[in-house]
Amino acid sequence: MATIDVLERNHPGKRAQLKRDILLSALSCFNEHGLELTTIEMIKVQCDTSVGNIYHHFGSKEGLIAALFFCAQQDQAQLLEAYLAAATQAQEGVSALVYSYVDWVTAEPELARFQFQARASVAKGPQGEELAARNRARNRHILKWLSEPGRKAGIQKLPGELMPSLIIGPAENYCRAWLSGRVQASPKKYREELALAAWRAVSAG
Amino acid sequence: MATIDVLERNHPGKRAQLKRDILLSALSCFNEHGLELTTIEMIKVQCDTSVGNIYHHFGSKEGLIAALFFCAQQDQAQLLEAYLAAATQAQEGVSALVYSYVDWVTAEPELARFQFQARASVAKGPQGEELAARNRARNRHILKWLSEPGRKAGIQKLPGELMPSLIIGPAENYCRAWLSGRVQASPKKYREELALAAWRAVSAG
Amino acid sequence: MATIDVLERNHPGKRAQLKRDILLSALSCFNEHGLELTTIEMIKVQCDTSVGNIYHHFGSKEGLIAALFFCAQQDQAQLLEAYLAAATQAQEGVSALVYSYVDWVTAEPELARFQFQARASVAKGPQGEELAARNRARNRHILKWLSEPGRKAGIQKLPGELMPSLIIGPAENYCRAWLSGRVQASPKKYREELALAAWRAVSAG
Amino acid sequence: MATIDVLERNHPGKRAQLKRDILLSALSCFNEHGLELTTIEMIKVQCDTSVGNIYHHFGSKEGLIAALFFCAQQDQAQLLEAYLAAATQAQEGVSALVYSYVDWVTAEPELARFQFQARASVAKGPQGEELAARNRARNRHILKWLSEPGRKAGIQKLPGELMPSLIIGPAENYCRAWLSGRVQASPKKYREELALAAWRAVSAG
DNA sequence: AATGAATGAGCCTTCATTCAT
DNA sequence: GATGAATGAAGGCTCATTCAT
Repeated sequence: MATIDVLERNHPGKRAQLKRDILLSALSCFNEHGLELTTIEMIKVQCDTSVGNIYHHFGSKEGLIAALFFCAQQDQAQLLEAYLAAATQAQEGVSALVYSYVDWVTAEPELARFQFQARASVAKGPQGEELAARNRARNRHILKWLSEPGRKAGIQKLPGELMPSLIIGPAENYCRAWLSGRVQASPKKYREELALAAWRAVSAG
Repeated sequence: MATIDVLERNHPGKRAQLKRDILLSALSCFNEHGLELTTIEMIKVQCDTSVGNIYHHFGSKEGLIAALFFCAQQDQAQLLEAYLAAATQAQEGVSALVYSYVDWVTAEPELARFQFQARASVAKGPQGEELAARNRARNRHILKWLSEPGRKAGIQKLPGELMPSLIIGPAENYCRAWLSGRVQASPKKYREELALAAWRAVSAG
Repeated sequence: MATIDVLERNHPGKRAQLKRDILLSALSCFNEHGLELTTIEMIKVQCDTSVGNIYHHFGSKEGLIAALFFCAQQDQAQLLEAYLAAATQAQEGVSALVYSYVDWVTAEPELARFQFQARASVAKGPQGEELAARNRARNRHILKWLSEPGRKAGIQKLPGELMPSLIIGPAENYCRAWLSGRVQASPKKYREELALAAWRAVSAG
Repeated sequence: MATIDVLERNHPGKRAQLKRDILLSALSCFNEHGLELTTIEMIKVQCDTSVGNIYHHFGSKEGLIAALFFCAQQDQAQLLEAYLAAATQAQEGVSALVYSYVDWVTAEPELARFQFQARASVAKGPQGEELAARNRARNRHILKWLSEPGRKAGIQKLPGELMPSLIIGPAENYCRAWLSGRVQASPKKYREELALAAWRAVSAG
């Protein structure tokens, strides 16, 4: 899994391997049983370590959730950067946002599912401010990209706080429905429709 | 609060009044502390009744959550019906969907906040199938309205499972952001932008 | 046991009976194993109730310790009052202090043993300030009694903070030694010697 | 700190230096948080060594407590010997006991505080018998000194087990109060009053 | 000798639920 | 119907101790 490998790249070796194992086990447990119903015991059994060791590495259940959450955020952000780097015109940028979102969710459905359920928990916890700061920074970054000369003209003058909802709203809504089984078809099937809808919502035309 | 008064209309009298009190207390507790961290004890204290009494009326904590959730669903559905009844053309229907959504969330922010956090819980619980059925029925109802002769033509041929996301996605995304404090301006301020974006996303034009 | 019956006198009935049972079990466990090594489980087994019930009545292990501690304080204070009420002259007052101390420790050795080991814990806990206030009040009360006209003359001019140590020090030291098995003879055997030593230490003669 | 330097005198060099560091860190942690709440981890952080190293030198937490305790005992005993060596008459001996006690507590308040809280722990542990034996030997030694010809006559015929309480009781009681903040003035301020009280308590006059 | 990751038994506490009154 | 004391299973977390390196 590309996402959690990030960890390994930064801190290779046995220790990172263990942390990776714990994170993967936690991910599967959290998605299977939910955040609250998952016990440290379950995670311990799944990755064959000790309770104490999990606490040694993550401090608390909350800390484990936060670590996994930021791991997902980072991975998702990397994909966006890659897509955005290949885009030039405004519409390509909007597509990059939608495509990277859809592609990441379909590539990492487990992480995506986890992200949806963990956001509220992390936001309320001690890392809440860090999360909020990262969100603001990401939004600023995107809005700046879209308002570069040569792109700005193609886009409606819309409030900055509204823009992300117009672009990513439909994709997110569909992805949520897909991850919870309310719809069948993969979001990937509707990549273009979702990107087009986003473009129509914000384009100056 | 118009929403929970629904209950009272159906079962007037002291008993309904008590149920209403319990539901209101539960709502405020669930939103303040989250579903899992809210204890029956907290709710009891807030509405000044007894633990046993809450169980007498709702059977279990899960039952209380479900009752509150369906209460919100019903209220939201009523507003949609009212708006849809006043619409004729396709674009008016799309606006009715967006407006009723935005207006309900801003009129009942507490219920809306609760609905977001409780959906997963109810979906996994014993009422999960009922919830799924209601969702399917609602979507069918909306799609049918939009595909009546004289409306169908104005709308792109799009998969039924994708349509709701295109229409409500941006509004929902913005409302979530508003309820969790990530944006400042009330969704009501952007009603028209959100409705227009929805219309552009699905209109045949 | 006279001490804990105080509770029963104030709140008669089943509930008080239960609290009494829990306190008695706790006392025996704390003395047998020490404060930290005693588990709520042990206490539960000994008084045949449930873990939850102990928490229902005392809130926490710390709360149980504090309740027991103040129970002992109160009982000890009552005996002192009774003895002091029967004294007239200064020397009789000093004897009342020493005798009531010795008699209480020998009548309630378990409570006394507990008191010695729990004082530090209570002093550091949330009830610490209350304990300090009670101690100050008690000392003030005793010093006032001893400085009434007709008594003051028989006693050396000594700092108020030193007086209690001179009077009760030897008795306390011997009682500690007795409770921990370092000496064999009951403090009661040396009542008079201890009272006389106290009197010599403070008397003007 | 004179006390712990004893160790260094016996085993000079790096190793002793490390043991000394660990003991000092342990002392400060035990006094700040209490015996049970102090973790090996805390001590490790304070003296900047490793968990394993502490175990290498002291075997167990209990062993560390005992080592520190006996360290304090030994230091206190040395001061007593020095004071006693300078005394000739009975009253001088009693004063030596009180002065050496008061002077040691005020010179090493941290060690004294620790001694009070650790005594019960050591007495119950594997070194309990050794502690009891040392206590008995010390008492025998003191009583023997006081009953040498030329001294015996000045002192009341009192039970051997009562004597130490009469002499040291007031001083100990005041020192405890001082160490726990219940009184303000240093015990040193009342050295003479305490010594005089002790002498009056036991003198034949 | 020194290190610190790993272990796992065990504890305090919580809280949904029951039921006698 | 209403009450709230009582239950007890279960979970998060701690921490003394070990041991491979």
